Amino acid sequence: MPTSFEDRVYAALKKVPRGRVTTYKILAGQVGCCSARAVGQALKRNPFAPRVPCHRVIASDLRIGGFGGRCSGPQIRRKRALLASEGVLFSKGVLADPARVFRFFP
DNA sequence: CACCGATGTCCAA
DNA sequence: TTGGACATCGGTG
Repeated sequence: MPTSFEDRVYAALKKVPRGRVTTYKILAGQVGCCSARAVGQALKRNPFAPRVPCHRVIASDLRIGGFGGRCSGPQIRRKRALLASEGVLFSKGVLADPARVFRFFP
């Protein structure tokens, strides 16, 4: 069962519209903490997967980051495909269009 | 370019 | 209650 921290992470993640992506740092700031690592753990646990679009979360460097518990592998390929299906294209593991990053504070 | 510490949370013993 | 782990970030050499 999700903790209050995870609940905030998922709530903020659900606010991300389709076709947009967010970063661990931004998500962490939304949930009220400065540790992106904590968010990563919450997403890894992701009890609501795939109901929660955890694939819309990337690293602050606009890199795909990790997925499925690793930085590369079949899961990462799936992540990139899902994002591409939503209009978010990646190039060499880096977000091709940084403008696709959704910020909670416009 | 590469390495290390910092940061917040979760899990297991 | 204590220690280790994590899908990271940022600064420094």
